[in-house]
Amino acid sequence: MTKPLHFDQALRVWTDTFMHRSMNGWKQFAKACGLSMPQFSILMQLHHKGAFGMSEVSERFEITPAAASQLVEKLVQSGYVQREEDPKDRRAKLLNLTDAGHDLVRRGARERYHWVDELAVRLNEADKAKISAALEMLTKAVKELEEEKALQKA
Amino acid sequence: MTKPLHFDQALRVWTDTFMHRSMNGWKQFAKACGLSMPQFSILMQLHHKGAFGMSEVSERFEITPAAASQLVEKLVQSGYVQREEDPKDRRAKLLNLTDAGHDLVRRGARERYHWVDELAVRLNEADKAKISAALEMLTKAVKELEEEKALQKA
DNA sequence: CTTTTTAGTTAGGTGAGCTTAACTTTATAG
DNA sequence: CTATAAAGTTAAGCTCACCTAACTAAAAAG
Repeated sequence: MTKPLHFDQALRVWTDTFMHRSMNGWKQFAKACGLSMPQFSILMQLHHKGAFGMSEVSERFEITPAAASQLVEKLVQSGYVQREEDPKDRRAKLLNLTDAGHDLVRRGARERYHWVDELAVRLNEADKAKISAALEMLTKAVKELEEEKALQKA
Repeated sequence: MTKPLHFDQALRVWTDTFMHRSMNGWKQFAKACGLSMPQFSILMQLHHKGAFGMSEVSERFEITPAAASQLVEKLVQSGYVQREEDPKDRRAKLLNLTDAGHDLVRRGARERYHWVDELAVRLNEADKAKISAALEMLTKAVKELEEEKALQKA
């Protein structure tokens, strides 16, 4: 057993080990569905964080409104996203996943995380419990961090 | 306290929470250095896994040898990668990071993982220790999995 | 020694994402 | 009511990753 790494180093090593693998899985799935990564990312955000408008797209992905508009247009054409007027502000649009969109993201998650299953069989129950707890702590901390930053902006 | 999630679900949630953030950090840094993501990814792989050849590039990134050659060419031009003949097989090329290349990746890691530090201050020492241990287990498991697959191929 | 396979490069062309600039439409300020 | 700001779209053009196809050179097979 090696000397335990410091927290930040452990997180970095894990990230580097895991990212390439994870990204590749996504890309393959998206491509198989005829979508690019940026397009699929939008679907994911809509799935996980709910409806939002065009301006949100350009902010979150750090692209111009023009680019956002074009990306979303393709998703609408493909039938994965519904784009309707915001009743509160008729300039704005509200983006929503269609049923097909939700299905796609869910299906992607199932297929893409096949390697998670492969990983799971190599670990015993006790370790898995520890890891689950650790990841939940991390996830919670990230969410708090994001909420705090959102507040600071406003 | 919510009921603990199952291992695979915890891993998925963590991934989704974290990936967007992580990728954006990389992209920004790479762009600031005048590099694209695929280019920077190659630098990372060279930094973490050591020297390899052209064929490895096209395999790992699932692109044609032609595309690999073009990507690497740009990195050579930029002075981040050294491409020399393999003495064992004069057809093959050996790719190595130059000092500038190593520096770049290290600098990227420092800047990009700024959010890790922000995360660290929100957790107490005991939790961080648990998380570190958990991530190390995960990292080890992934590495074993990869090695096994590499063997199966051969 | 000839043939075939392997490693890599070069050239030409395609497609996607992105940007700037000009525009429409709706909301807000003075 | 007019002027300005904001949300989004459209058009034109750029860049870059990627592919196919044709090529060179070295190794391996026969």
